[in-house]
Amino acid sequence: MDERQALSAFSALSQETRLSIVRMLVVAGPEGVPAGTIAERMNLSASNVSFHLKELDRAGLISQRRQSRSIVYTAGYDALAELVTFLMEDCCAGHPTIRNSVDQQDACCPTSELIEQDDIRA
Amino acid sequence: MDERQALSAFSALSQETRLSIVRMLVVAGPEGVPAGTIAERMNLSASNVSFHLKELDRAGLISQRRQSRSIVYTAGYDALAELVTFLMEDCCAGHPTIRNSVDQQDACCPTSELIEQDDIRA
DNA sequence: TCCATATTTCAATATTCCTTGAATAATTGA
DNA sequence: TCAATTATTCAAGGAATATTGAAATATGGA
Repeated sequence: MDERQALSAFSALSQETRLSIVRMLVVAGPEGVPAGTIAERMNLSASNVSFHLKELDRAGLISQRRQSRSIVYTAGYDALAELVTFLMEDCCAGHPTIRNSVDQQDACCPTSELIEQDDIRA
Repeated sequence: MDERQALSAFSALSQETRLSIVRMLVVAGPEGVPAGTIAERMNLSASNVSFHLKELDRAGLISQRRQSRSIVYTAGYDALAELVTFLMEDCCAGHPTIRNSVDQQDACCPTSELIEQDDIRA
């Protein structure tokens, strides 16, 4: 994932409705959720949801399939994972040891890639 | 990090100039970069860069300190790491095994948290 | 103190994005 | 084929964001 794609993904996720939709789809799993159900659950108009779904699709964060009359949307786990990777790379760029001071969750950089003492001169 | 904070972070990162600034600061490390230097390197007006820096600061993605006449900005590694964690949680929510099919980089979910066979019915 | 430097703030404009409701398209069952 | 269901597209208006240049603020040195 390059900066351009990441920008597109961040833009898509930077809107309340869209972030909620993505989270709903992630929780729903590969089964997905039809557009109408999304609108219903979120109390939004069909056209508004459609607008945001298109935006998410453009960013490659979701995919869709027709199932009878409904169009069922699913989270794009691949794209989300790539975004995580992009962020991690950024987070670690040139300064792998920084991660250690970050938090207790090993959120940034796999431990195996850490360098013992990366002397950073301030 | 809750959805609200994540939204704020995504918004901040969803703008070309700001994403570039963050990446520049990450690469620069804890030493940071003065506002003027950022503007210079990116060929942008001082006021424009200032506007975007304020936005990034509001989202908690950078921090600043005065150093003589300059104001030096640094990447907020903590916040970036938290955003990674937020994304990972989303990515894995309720469907830990999905990660395996994602990519070769173990981007999503620590391996230790994987469940052997999480039967997902489509 | 006065001037130069470094940056921010402000106001105005331009641009982009979101929401709404009406119209259009696709699918299924009677 | 007709009507009902499900969704998308379109155009218009409103809201939020970005850019610009000028003015204001803070710092440090002569």
